[in-house]
Amino acid sequence: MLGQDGVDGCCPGLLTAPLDEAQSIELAKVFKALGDPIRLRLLSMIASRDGGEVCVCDLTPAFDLSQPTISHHLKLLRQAGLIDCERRGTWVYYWLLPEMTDRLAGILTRPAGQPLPEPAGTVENA
Amino acid sequence: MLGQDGVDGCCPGLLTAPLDEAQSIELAKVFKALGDPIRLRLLSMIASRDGGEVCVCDLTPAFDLSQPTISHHLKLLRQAGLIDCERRGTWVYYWLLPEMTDRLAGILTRPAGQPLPEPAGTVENA
DNA sequence: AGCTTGCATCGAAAAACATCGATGCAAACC
DNA sequence: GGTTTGCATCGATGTTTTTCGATGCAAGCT
Repeated sequence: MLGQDGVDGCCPGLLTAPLDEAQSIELAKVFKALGDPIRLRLLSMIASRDGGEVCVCDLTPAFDLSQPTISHHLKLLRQAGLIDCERRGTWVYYWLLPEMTDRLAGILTRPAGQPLPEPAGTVENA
Repeated sequence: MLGQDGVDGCCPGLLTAPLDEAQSIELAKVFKALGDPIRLRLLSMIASRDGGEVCVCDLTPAFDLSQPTISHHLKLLRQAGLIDCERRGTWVYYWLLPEMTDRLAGILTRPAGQPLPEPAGTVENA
């Protein structure tokens, strides 16, 4: 799933060349996982935690949603490669996989000196 | 919509502090717009274009979808603040709004020397 | 062994989304 | 004026997503 070498050469970038179909499908899965307020809050709670880990028992009561729903959202984040988890005794702990967020940040970053074309008003032939 | 000052101080980052509800709702709209393969390809075609603009007439035939469907996806990208457009004579041109992608890249970027906790195996009390 | 707690999984119902053909509207052209 | 072309908007339809209560399963406790 969007492996280290899934995109040839690593990260040509969303903004520099047209994405092919396969790349767009893989990338869309990750962005779709981020496209929900609950999952964004879950991710930020997990990522910003000192120690790098959060127990599900600390996440669930922070929302006005049922426990199965939170579990479902965590599953989607994990399937997107954004987080991972481990059972430790009775509890389950989640942590961020920074490789994925780093990759997304790179994909969204323009390669520095981009021409920055005039936004509009440059009418060529009208 | 996720205005320059919508997030206090500009970009505390998804990864450094828990997102509040309002922030997560605004951010999720943008990521949701990116969470579709067609829209990702549209955005990359628009963003990577020399001259910074693309005519819809160049976008539509690149997909196996009807013209209204492409128009719909372009509308969602525009509502997310990722692109803008202008009619010029008979044709409509779209271009990237790099402010939004820059913002997303910033939100997904870790503030350099993050501790990088031990991923797992550190069992405190088991 | 039984009981309890923490979390995942399983349907099911409601809401949101993607897609299409039909239509509308603006601009150029005859 | 009428016609054509390019694109947006309007319903309608099928699919996906979100959410829940019910259930299952693993681990600790008595």
